Amino acid sequence: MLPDVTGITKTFDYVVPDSWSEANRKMVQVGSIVRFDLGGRRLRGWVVGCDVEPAVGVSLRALTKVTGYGPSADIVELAHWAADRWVGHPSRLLVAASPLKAVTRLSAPRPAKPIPEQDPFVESAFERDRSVVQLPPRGASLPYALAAARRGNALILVPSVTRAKWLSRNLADLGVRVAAMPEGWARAASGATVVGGRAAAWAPVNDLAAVVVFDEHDEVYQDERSPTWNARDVAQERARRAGVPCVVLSPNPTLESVEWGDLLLPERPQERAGWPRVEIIDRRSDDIGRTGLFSDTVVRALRDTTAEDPIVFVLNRKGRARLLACTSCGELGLCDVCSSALKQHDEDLLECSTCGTNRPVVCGSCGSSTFKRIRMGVTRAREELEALAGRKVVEVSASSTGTKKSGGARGARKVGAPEEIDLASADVFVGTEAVLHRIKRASAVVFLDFDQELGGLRYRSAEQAFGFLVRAARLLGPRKEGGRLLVQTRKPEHEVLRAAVQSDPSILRDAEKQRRQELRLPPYSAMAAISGSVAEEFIASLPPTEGVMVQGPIDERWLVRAANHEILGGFLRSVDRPAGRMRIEVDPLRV
DNA sequence: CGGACAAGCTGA
DNA sequence: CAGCTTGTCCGG
Repeated sequence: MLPDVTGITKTFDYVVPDSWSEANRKMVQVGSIVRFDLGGRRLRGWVVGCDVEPAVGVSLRALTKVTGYGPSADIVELAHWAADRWVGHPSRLLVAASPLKAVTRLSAPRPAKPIPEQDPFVESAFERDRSVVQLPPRGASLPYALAAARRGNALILVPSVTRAKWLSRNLADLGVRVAAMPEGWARAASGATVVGGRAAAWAPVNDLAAVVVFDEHDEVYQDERSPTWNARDVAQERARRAGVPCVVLSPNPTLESVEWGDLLLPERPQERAGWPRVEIIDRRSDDIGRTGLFSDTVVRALRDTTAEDPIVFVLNRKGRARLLACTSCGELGLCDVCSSALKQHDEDLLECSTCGTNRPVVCGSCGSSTFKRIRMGVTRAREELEALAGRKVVEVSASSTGTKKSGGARGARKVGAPEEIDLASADVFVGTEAVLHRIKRASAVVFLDFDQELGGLRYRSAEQAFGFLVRAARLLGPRKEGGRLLVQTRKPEHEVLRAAVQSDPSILRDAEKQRRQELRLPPYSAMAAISGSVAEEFIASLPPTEGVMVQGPIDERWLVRAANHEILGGFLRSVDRPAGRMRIEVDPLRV
């Protein structure tokens, strides 16, 4: 028995009472969910072994109840693999693999209806073990789902609930027996093609025939809680163990996946057609003091009201972020290293709040030494846009339109997709990137200050910045729909922007690959971030090991780097965790 | 995790 | 030395 209690990592032996009915006795198998008394408490847990030789000198107690079916033995094994891979405890993973409500009966599998063969390019992805398909932003996903389901019961992962619903409905309409996770656990266990989000990577699938992961680059596939497992990686391992093809798709395949499988590229004209037109507005020569955030091109786009769909403005600064501007020439006080806003630290020093770089109070453009404070965040941008456009402009934030309150009961997490905004409420919207998640269609998307994205210090910022462009491209649709993606920047030659302009993610990937290899960053190494009150003690207790590097603390976090995950995991498990709070984040997203 | 129990500290 | 806090161990 493995108890479903954080903090108990041991397994315990119990006997199945003779008094139980034959049916209940049979339900006790590896993965089943049972109840039992341990240390004065009645707990829930999973069977992780049957007919085991009990440890000597202990008197066995009996199980109190069998709750129902749980993950199959191979999923229990997979959970142990993942617990190892992400240096955590298997119980969190078994929770993800278990049904929401007790399942005590499984119906017999039904014969599947035949599904027609798909396009040869699509089918070719399933004819190899590991495929990575680079698909344009609005590339058709249904053919891939059908090609998978054609082979039998497939496991299909999507990043959002909305897409899961859409896909389940479409597959069901075409005669595929579908189980939507998490509610469809029992249906999945009795045989169906499974569609779901992150947790569906653990869904029961009878006779798994193929695995598909849509938008494999999406960070929602990684659990924020420890262990920080990634559904794409779990799905890939699951397919490998089952010996079935695994196809992952993305407009911007990660280097992790490219190193894992065979990259299949669409024909260039087809890929180009799938992207909207991307226009770069080079702001290096603009008179920022006069025009502020809005170049002439952007103002013209704003005043062009012929389009049916709204214009969306993206600015990655909340509220009224403070900026410094030169009093004589208007040049903004931006960090030379990361382009973040500088703050006036004291009489004669400008300091970057993001990366800590500082420089004297001298304008980089005209040499003046006086700066004024200007405020330009989403709130101010909205006011200015309204004045420029002469019509209503709506500010959109991550969780509200300004009318609804966010938050809720005890530390509520963000669950599922944020609400969609009613497009009829205005035809100009402005917000942080969250706006891209909440608006379905647009005639133009304008990134007011893309250097904010490009300048990030995280090793994945380039990939994330490109991700925002992909998301914008999805609101706009393919080239023939005429949508415009406008990007204001002072780094027009950056490979993220070159890749977008040419509709060719390979440009970014090649640059990124070289950089990551040179700097030994993932996927060419493995990393973990350790934090929490006993992290220091834990780090101190780890023996110096060849090929493992410990850096920190940086913001009370230590970074552990190793050549690969085996070495990293072995190192982090080489000593016991001290009692107390500590978080081990393998594959940290923010470094 | 949560209960049991032991060791350590305090005040009368 | 009762009464309380703090720490460590263990559960089948």
